[in-house]
Amino acid sequence: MSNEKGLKGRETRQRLLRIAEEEFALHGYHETKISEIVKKADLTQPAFYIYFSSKEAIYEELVRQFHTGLIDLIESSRIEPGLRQGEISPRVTFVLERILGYLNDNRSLTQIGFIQDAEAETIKKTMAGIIADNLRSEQEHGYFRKEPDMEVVAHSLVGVIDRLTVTQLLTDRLSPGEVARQIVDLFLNGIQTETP
Amino acid sequence: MSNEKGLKGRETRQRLLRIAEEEFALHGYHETKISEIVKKADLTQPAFYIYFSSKEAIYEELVRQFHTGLIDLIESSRIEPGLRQGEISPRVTFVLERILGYLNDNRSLTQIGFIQDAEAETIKKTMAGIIADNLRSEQEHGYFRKEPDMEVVAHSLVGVIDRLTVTQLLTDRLSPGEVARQIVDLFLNGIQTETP
Amino acid sequence: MSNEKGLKGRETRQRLLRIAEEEFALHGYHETKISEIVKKADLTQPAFYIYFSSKEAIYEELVRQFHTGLIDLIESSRIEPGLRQGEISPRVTFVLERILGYLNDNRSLTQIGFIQDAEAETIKKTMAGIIADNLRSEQEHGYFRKEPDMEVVAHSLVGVIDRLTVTQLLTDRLSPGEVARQIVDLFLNGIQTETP
Amino acid sequence: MSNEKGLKGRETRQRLLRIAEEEFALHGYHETKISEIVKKADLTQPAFYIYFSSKEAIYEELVRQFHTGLIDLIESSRIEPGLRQGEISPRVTFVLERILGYLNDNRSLTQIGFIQDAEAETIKKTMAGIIADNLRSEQEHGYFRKEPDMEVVAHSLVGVIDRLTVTQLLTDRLSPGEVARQIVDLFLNGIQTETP
DNA sequence: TATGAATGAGGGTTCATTCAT
DNA sequence: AATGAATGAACCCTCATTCAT
Repeated sequence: MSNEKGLKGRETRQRLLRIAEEEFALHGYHETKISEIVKKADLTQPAFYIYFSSKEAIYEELVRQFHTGLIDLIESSRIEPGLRQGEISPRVTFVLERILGYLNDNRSLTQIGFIQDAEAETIKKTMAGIIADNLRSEQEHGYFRKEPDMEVVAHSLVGVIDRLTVTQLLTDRLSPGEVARQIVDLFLNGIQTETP
Repeated sequence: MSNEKGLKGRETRQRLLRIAEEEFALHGYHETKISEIVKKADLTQPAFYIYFSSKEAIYEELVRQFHTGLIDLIESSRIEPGLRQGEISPRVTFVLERILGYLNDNRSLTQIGFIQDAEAETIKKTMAGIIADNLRSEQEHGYFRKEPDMEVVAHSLVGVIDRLTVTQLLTDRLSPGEVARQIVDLFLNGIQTETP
Repeated sequence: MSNEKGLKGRETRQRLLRIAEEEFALHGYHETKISEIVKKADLTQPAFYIYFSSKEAIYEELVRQFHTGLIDLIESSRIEPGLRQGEISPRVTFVLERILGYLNDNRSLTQIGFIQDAEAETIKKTMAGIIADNLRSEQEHGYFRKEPDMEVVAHSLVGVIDRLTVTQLLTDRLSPGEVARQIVDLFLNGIQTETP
Repeated sequence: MSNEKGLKGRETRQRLLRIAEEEFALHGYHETKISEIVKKADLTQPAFYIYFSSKEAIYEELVRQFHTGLIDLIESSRIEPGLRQGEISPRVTFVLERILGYLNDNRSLTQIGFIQDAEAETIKKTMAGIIADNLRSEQEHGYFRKEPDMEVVAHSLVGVIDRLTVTQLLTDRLSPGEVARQIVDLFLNGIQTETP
């Protein structure tokens, strides 16, 4: 009974979050109506405002949720120094697979926070920043060629993740693992036939 | 006289298009108001409807303008068969530079039709389709390794173009030529130190 | 135990009354929110409705409280007949001081019931009626000049009490006694230099 | 025809102002609904927002209108120095009559800006300030007794004007002239029988 | 005695669009 | 070619109040 204290409220809040997530993902911020969200949640409109102060507030909560989850994941994925050359590729593949797995497991949130939100820009730049750091460090350790500007490579990687998420992951064409492997192959080796 | 009438009308229409382009690029579709567009054009609201049937109509005209320009460019850039191995890289670089040049020269349109519009998806997929065709053909001719799935590579390339446009081109960090060269280097050679 | 229960309830009710009084005085009827009152009383909204049937009910209780207190005071202050001419001024001053003291001691209630409430009109007219009666009686006994229309004088006195309460009393500029003396001097003697 | 340019718009705006004035006077700010105003003006709700940016805006325009009119009147009524003793009374009566005339002629505005608005306080204090200045100057010239604190007298006068406006003027019991004469008699001579 | 959860009723405001001229 | 004036259709949000416990 003491366990049930506030349970219903928390459930209602979660229900609203889940429904809002779907609606925003499907229709975007402006075309999503509070009236529709509450209807799907079997509530009246004022009930919404018990749990969220405004339409923007719930939207931002969702974006932040996505944002935090992703950044945490990435930060916890810094590649430790001291790998042997042969270990690089599987390690990077693994990290990439985790990131793609996160995007794949949170499709609606990804749609909102990674694709359509104006602030997606911010998160993508943050991502690129962290990745660039990693790459540069590995470049200095001789794992990678000296020439590439790792800033540019990092942004490129983010762009690739973005597009392949939309076209392969969210369409169920490829799994996170497959996508990760292809990206790694592309970024490490390029597509050109080896010139002898 | 009837000539001049027609002239003025055409000028007004162009003015509206230009202003709408900026507004949409800056604020997005929903946050752009007809009232703001006409105010900046020194016109009243009904005047807008003389030239465009609706807000959506002018928006779509801009998107289509961007779309057509880009697709035309890409289609006219198919890489002719029969190149020697050494010619591939400069040729691809040249094509890429032209595309990036187009995006760079039409920044507001790019913002609208390539970044923020829901239909950007469509154009990106079309692009990827054409590019994949090219790549596969070249792959078959032995210019590229057999392993990579050129569908995936094409989408990746589009993603890279997207991100580097936003972060390097539109911020004046790099020129279209520089971006093109880096992309080509990355895609052809990868970043990994050559293993002997 | 049933005693204690009753006690706690009465205390809660008083707390609500006191807080509501302050809120109404500060923000007026419409801008005062039940949600704010109960928050300050450390209660939830339904608790409010245990003690008062509606927002209007608690408001009216406060207004009536003020109203009754003031009218009682005034009615108990009728000036007894048979005073000597010299006794009039101190007697009137004393009565006035009591009234002003009441307003001064009940600032929030005064704000509500005397200044901002639509029904303040009623109480002011009641006051003026009683005062006019008094004045007329004294006029007939020859204490006052025949010319002044005591109805008008009574309303004037109420107006003066109103304004001086707001500007002198509630701002702690003058004490009830000082205000009373000045009013009496003004009303009895006027401000004009005696023409010999 | 050129005369008619914008005529209809101006008329609609005036109509809205007039109707709003009545509604606010009758029901107060909060209980007045835009929906009611536009219904009485035979308009739809959005039309209101062509002419006024918000409910508050039209309300403030009315309050300011009242405020400005009254302050202008009072400021243009400063009593010139150099009057003879006998001229004071008729001169003051005349000024007072003009002020009361203004209140009487603008009953709804008076209700709004002098009685029910929170800012009525401000205007009353401004009024009292100007009046106090006048009185003090006249006091120094010997027209009035030395004892009265003219600050207090001025506030008193404002209070009297307030109450007599509500009870005599707006109820058509007395005319501005009659009210003015009674006020002047009261303030100059007081009500007490002359003590020889 | 009091709370968690929810609702009825409505109010102000915005914006694309149109009619008549 | 363009304007003055107005509207249809929503949408977000607030607040007093109540039900079940």
